[in-house]
Amino acid sequence: MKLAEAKQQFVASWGAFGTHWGINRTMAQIHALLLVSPKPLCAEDIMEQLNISRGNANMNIRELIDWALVERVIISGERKEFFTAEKDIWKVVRQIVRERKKRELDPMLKLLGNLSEVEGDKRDKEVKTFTDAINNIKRVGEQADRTLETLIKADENWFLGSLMKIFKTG
Amino acid sequence: MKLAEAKQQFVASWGAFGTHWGINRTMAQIHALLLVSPKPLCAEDIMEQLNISRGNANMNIRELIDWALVERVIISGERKEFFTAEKDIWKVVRQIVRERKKRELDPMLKLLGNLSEVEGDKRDKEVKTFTDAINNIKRVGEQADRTLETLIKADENWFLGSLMKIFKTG
DNA sequence: TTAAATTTTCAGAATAATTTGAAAGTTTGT
DNA sequence: ACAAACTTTCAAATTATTCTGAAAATTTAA
Repeated sequence: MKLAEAKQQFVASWGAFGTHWGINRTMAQIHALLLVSPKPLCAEDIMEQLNISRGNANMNIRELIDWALVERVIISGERKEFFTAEKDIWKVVRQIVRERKKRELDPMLKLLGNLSEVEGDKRDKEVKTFTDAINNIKRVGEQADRTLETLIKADENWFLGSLMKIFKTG
Repeated sequence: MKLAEAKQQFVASWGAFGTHWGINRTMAQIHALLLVSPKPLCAEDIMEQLNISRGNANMNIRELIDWALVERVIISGERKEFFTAEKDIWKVVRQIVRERKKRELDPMLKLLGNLSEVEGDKRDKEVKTFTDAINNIKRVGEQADRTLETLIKADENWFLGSLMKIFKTG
């Protein structure tokens, strides 16, 4: 397979992959494009390669910067901004986990905390089923929270090395 | 907080939560509703409680059954179908992980395998950056694959107990 | 076999998400 | 201060997704 074709397929697939995870297609495609670009790209480059408008490019680049997956690069002698993506995928994964945990898991756990305090007789089956369900979810959610917290702090060698062995023999 | 209010808030939040994960709102809400219902519900119950049409209810219930998160229940003396959700959240998590791994991670790893065989001179910076990116993603993806595979097979006690200690001292 | 009960389907309607493009805003060099 | 280069914004257009509701299909009881 030729490089150009492979790149194109990667960008398209990464975009499709993103949509399954609540990330919009273009944002994922821009990220993919930057991941496989040796040099930083400017807005025009991205607009051209993905066939998108200036506004769209701008908004999604902004969003990627907000997620700390992309950063601005100053190139001396150039007036416009260039962008580059973090190439260490392990860092990327940790960054995404960190952000999504903060934006989604943490608020959910907070809510579950409130909901577990529902009033009513525990011998009432309706009440019991509800509090049981909430407490169950809370318990698993809190464990996920701790696990992800550790994952965020872990370095890749530890993850790829020790964890694998532990899982195998655990 | 009263039970009815708490239920409503849970169903709504679970629905919103789902949308961040590529799951449609109604599907997540039906799941939430069944999670906190002591008795199986029929299509009518679900339509009523969520204010949705018969077609919508039917399609999303089907989808939940397809994901093996909900199952049909026969109630003797009743002609219509009833539905119930798996209440053990750990099982639910494993089931979702299993399905998403099969539907998303496995195909992605297959694609990365193909893409890593791109032709061209490795001293060409364009080629090198591409293959490096692909191989990096593949490596992390394969580790995630093994980890999730183990998680799918693990039982909850192991997850809540051993893993936590391992993570803490790892 | 018949018909009532129930489920399924799917074209069209409604809603939501994304994208465009041009105008407004900002920055930079002179 | 000026204007060219560049970035940002956002109303309107487009596209994608979800939902409805009524008709068709299926199942069940007698």
